[in-house]
Amino acid sequence: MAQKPSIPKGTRDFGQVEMARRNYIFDTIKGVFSLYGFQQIETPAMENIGTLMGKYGEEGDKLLFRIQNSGEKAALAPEKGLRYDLTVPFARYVVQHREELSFPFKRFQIQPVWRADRPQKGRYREFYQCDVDVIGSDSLLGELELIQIVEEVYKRLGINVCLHINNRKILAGIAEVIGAPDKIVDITVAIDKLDKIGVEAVNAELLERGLSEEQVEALQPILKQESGIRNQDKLASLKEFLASSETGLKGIAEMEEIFEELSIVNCQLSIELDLCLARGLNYYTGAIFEVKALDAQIGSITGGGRYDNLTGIFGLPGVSGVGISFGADRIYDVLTELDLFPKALQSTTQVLFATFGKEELRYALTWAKELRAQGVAVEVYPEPAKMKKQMGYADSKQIPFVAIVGGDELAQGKVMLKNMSTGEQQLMEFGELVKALKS
RNA sequence: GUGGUCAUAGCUCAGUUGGCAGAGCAUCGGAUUGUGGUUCCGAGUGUCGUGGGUUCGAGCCCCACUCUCCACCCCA
Repeated sequence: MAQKPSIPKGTRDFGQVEMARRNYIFDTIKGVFSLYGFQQIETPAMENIGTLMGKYGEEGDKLLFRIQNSGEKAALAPEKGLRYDLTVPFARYVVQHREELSFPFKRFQIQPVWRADRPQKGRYREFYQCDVDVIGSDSLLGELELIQIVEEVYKRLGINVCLHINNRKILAGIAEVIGAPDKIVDITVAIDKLDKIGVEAVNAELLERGLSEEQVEALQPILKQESGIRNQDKLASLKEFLASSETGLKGIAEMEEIFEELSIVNCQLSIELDLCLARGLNYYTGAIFEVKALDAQIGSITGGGRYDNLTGIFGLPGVSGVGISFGADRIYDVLTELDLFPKALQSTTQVLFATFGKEELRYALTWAKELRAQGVAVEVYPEPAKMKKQMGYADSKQIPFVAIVGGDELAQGKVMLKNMSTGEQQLMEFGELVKALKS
């Protein structure tokens, strides 16, 4: 072998086993989305660079993959870039197709996105997002449905999770109350790291980001709120804290309504009002959520929130939406770590025809065609190789049955069906074969 | 973008102070010309990540680049 080929940094090949498992995740998620009337769309891998730039903050712009122009324009600045997430292209889609859509518009989208990040475990330069959004309605039922979807998806996948929920209006209220409304971004970025770096470090970072000693001190009740407290009690004490902030009280009212709706539908999901949850993206304006796997240490596996004006940047103001994104790659890692993938995801082939000669091979072809017409997945070993080899192939692909065709079978118009797990075999004609394979 | 780390057969990895490139697993062939998963026998494979340097001699030492993984930044 000469020079070995390779793939770009932070990208991956997916083999047969991996794809079977990935499709299991995608199919599970899609199945739940459909139950709520969400329909699938796709958008191009590349967008015009102007669509992407400035939407993800300074950091985001740096992580955008830009596509070099080709031909005569090669020396000019890039005019296209690879999509960085699915939400911004979705906003573009909604604005562009607004006349064709009926609102509220419920869509889901499962596609790869690209970030020029430095890869490490669980972080890639190409990875998949499964986004589900409802846009064009202020109703908090949107939040409710998404939470129900989270509940159902993880129930089906068998992963124990906790949904952390917060509200940007509450965060804004807190910033207002401590007299630093312009510092909301700095506050959220710092606060978000609480369970990672601890109270002391967060306080230090807050000071570094320009808050005064008094302001940091005023934040302490929020930072030190214990996780054992009931969500309702947290809201009650917050109400006092935020009494002077109209925005903050509105956030609380929203949360109260969401919790009320959740109890109406008897939601069993473990949900925690987490005032330290901030999430990076700045377009969120209302509820924000993040889902963490309880039995695996991998960070968040799903996240999202309400955004009131995402389409505004594309010239369509006043359209509110709410959405979440399932991190398929991380869900994959969690299922692997906890050994939760169903065992029988592999082999789709039910039966392999193994033959001894050209005539038998042709005979097998006609049987295979008939079987496929009956809905049975069939393979015919492409040459009359040694039986050992043909059996070995079936074995390595875990094909449960092998239909052996030799001179005797040919003469009798039958096949010898071998059960690969018990080793038993039996001579049978077509009708019996169909019956045996479909049972 | 900053700091560190890794790379040897298809895979997982040994390789001593610089002196002929190794093992297990997998693969292929045979034992067995109509029977796999177990057993036995046999076989093959390497630009030692890439390019340069030091040396009589480099998998090993030096420099650069690429890739892996990790901690920041940020994020799914």
